[in-house]
Amino acid sequence: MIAASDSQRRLEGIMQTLRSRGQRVTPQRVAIMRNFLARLDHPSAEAIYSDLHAEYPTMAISTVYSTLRVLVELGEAAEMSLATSEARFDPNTSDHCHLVCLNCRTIVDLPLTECARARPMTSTLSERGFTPVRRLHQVFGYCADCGEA
Amino acid sequence: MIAASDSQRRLEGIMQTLRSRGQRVTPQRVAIMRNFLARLDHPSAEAIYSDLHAEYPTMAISTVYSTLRVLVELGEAAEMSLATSEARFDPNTSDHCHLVCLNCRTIVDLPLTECARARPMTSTLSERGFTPVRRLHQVFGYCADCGEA
DNA sequence: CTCGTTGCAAATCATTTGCAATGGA
DNA sequence: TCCATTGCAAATGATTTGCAACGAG
Repeated sequence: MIAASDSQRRLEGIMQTLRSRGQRVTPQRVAIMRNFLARLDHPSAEAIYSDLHAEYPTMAISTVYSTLRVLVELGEAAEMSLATSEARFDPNTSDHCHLVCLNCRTIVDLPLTECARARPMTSTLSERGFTPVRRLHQVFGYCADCGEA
Repeated sequence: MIAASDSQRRLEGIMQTLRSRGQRVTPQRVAIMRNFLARLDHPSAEAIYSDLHAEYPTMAISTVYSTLRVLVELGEAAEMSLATSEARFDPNTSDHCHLVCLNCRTIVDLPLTECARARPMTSTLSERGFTPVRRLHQVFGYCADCGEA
């Protein structure tokens, strides 16, 4: 169980980090971060935007996007999206995982044995009544050619 | 090593499946499928489109998209994209994996131990000179509420 | 007072769609 | 012939950007 005070404490830490970086802590940012950190789901920018619309009728969705980007940069949010803006298609339909370069967008296949061992999971999934269709395991990072930046 | 004849054989199988379903095997589809199946990378629709532009100057990119969708439906291509069209953000930055419902788009967290055990992988990655930044492990399927359709 | 941030609208960009013309089966 | 598919252009939808006004430090 996650106490509300936890996300409150986390929020305060983030605010402090922002100030120490010369970035500003505005009422909009606080509202967005508070809403986001208290959530147990995986919201879209739009979801947060609608949540806050009653309280902040003039808030722009671009502000939500930019605040979320700040959180991702600080490591306080994980973005669930492709590293690439466009869909990529894989002719190899066997179970394997991908190394995705954040710089040049090259995608390299890795046999599952070299990447992670999948548990049967069937028990966990059926317990939850979840019917799996396909998996996607991606490791984002920088390839040999692109180094670290 | 993958021989060209392999993807040729695969192509012929797909063409046969299409015909048996009353779907048509057009020159555009053959060209797109041949190009796609022979690839060792993970192309975008645009990449295939530019490849074929010289040979088929009037081919529309919407045709590439629709043919790729056919291949995905046949299980001959894996689409690397979010199940959701919009980005989702996760306030939980610890290592875990996601059950993503293809119908209602609900995303559920699963502790790594229940989903797959990650190998250290450090060796494999360093061998390849890959610097990992973050991982994403998603299982797409249908949640208990949405059943199988 | 400064300069990072906001709100708004317009711009982008990938992907989809509507529809008449085309051409596989 | 018939109807699935194509090409084209317009529509859509998520996200980004330009910029003047604003306001946190």
